[in-house]
Amino acid sequence: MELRHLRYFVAVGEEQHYGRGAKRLLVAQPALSRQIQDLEEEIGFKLFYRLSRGVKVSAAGKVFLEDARRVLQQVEEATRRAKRVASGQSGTLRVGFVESTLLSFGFRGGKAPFTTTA
Amino acid sequence: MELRHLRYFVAVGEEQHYGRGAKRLLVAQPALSRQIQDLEEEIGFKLFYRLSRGVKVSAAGKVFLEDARRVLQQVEEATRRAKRVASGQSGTLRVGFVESTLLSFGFRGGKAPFTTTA
DNA sequence: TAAAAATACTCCATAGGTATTTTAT
DNA sequence: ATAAAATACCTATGGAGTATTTTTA
Repeated sequence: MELRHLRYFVAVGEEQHYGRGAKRLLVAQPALSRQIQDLEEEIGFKLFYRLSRGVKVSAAGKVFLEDARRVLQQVEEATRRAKRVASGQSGTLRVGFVESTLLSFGFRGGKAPFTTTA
Repeated sequence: MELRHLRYFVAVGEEQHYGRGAKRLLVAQPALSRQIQDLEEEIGFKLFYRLSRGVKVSAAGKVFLEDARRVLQQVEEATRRAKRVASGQSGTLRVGFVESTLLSFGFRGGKAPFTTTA
């Protein structure tokens, strides 16, 4: 399973229609159809009932749909969080020190207290 | 970004070593190396410092690593949850009825009360 | 019968493999 | 000097497109 499967599933689930889902995702309808089939095969249950005017999300599909949305949101949030750390807006406090000061207070080798690496 | 990127990242992050990560994932080291590079390019920050004896997870990488693990776990949990619903072990209560009984109580066409579809 | 999903097939983008080079200590 | 990651290059799996058929109400 890949995030693609979840993104495709969410689109179809919300549109209740492969054609509209495909349009929204900027892919062709058969590509979407096959990815959903692959997903259904992997998880072992049907996500949709096929109707003459589109599809209807199954009971299990509804549960999976909520979780799929959450997973996709958390991937975005994870990226934002880590980005803030990377850009120094957030993260671990680093305590700086001047080596000579430690020496003047009697520190003599071994690992200096309160230092961080990386 | 795909789940593959997160799975690969977690493997390298935990092994602190591309070679061991690759072995664990059953892929070759260069394949792993390029996927991680693609991920770093997409998210816009470095996940690892390259050292002579392996790699070290960056500060932002540590934050991302925790979230990546959580996402992967939630994908698994989402599948299990929906599977339980699909197999009928959990989910919506369905109220069954016998049509002739409704008729004997005077129900005459239109939509039967308290029925569910799907 | 009409609207929409599924299939058939083809193509191509990219994940992955092997061989080699570069890098860091 | 050595261990390990990065690069180069090639292969092939599978994601995606077009055309068509099947299905459902």
